[in-house]
Amino acid sequence: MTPPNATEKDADLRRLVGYGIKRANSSMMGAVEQILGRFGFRRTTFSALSVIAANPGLRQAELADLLAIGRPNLVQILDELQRPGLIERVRDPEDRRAYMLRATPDGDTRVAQASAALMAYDQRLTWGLSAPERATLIAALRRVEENAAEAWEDKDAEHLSTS
Amino acid sequence: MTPPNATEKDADLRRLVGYGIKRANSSMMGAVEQILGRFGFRRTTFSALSVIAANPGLRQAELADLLAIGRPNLVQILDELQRPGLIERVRDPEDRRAYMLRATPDGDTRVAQASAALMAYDQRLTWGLSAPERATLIAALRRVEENAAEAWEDKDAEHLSTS
DNA sequence: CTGCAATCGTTATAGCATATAACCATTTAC
DNA sequence: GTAAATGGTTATATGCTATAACGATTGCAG
Repeated sequence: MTPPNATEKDADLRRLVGYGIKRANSSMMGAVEQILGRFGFRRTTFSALSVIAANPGLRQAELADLLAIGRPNLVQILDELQRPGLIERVRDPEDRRAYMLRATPDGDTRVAQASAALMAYDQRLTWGLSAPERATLIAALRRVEENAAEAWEDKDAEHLSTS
Repeated sequence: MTPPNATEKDADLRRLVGYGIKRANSSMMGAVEQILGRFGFRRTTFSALSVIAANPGLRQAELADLLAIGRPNLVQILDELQRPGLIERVRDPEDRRAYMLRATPDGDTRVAQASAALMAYDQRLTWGLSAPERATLIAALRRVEENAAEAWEDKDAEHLSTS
């Protein structure tokens, strides 16, 4: 593990978990786009198809919630998957407002291939961490996300207070 | 710690450390903008001023490297700090190409206040983690960032190979 | 000493992800 | 029967990041 170095020029920022997350996130963007680009994906289209492939019949509103993105922003993402025939939007006969989303066989194949490539890269990101340490990292990130969501809902709390 | 749940609809994505990082990052954006906004900062201007305040005399190219952002993108960030008098750009007499960056007293005060508020929120992000666990998380994120940088430089490696 | 490469900072531009407002069609609840 | 809620969409804006090109200045090799 790489311990923080208090003499670094950005030591004040490095004490923030949030900054570590932002830097780790930024550092992988280029590579992730490159890997996914080989399969015709962007990060958002890959994530969407990954969830759709695992959950046939999912609705757009459900998918937006799962991915934590706005429903208006999902429209073009799904257009970009539907156009090359990777997903279908099928009207729910029981609720004509909604679509049931489905990956096509080609979509299933394509996302499985991209997933394998991305997982290999993801393993590379954690060289030097044991499997339990990797699992702990994933769980800790999940905790941060949950805490952020709770904090957002508790707007009256001091750290987000506007008073 | 929140362990992964294999029956979740996005379980395939949740196995990726990268996805956990992206979600944790996204989840705090709104709150961070709101907190920093109270002090007249955005995320990028806050980070820049934080590093400048700790390192008087820093050059723009050095700052860009430290923050891992492009030098062209730094120009407007520094403009936005210089305009309200939070920093100064002073020509290096020994190299008239370069500026030496300095926080003004107002800049030092403003960034210290914002730092305190952001640290409080950052502590909230890690409720449920002990201090050693928080330190381990920061170190693990650093490792991920370093691995990503190494992988980017080793483009011939399989996981980023274009062959 | 000269010429060229490198460095520093800048301008211009483009793309992606995200946020917000408003709208229409349909369903649900009272 | 009516109004509120839901599902999806269109339109628009903002911030962050990436890239190309440029001018001024410095450093290095011959």
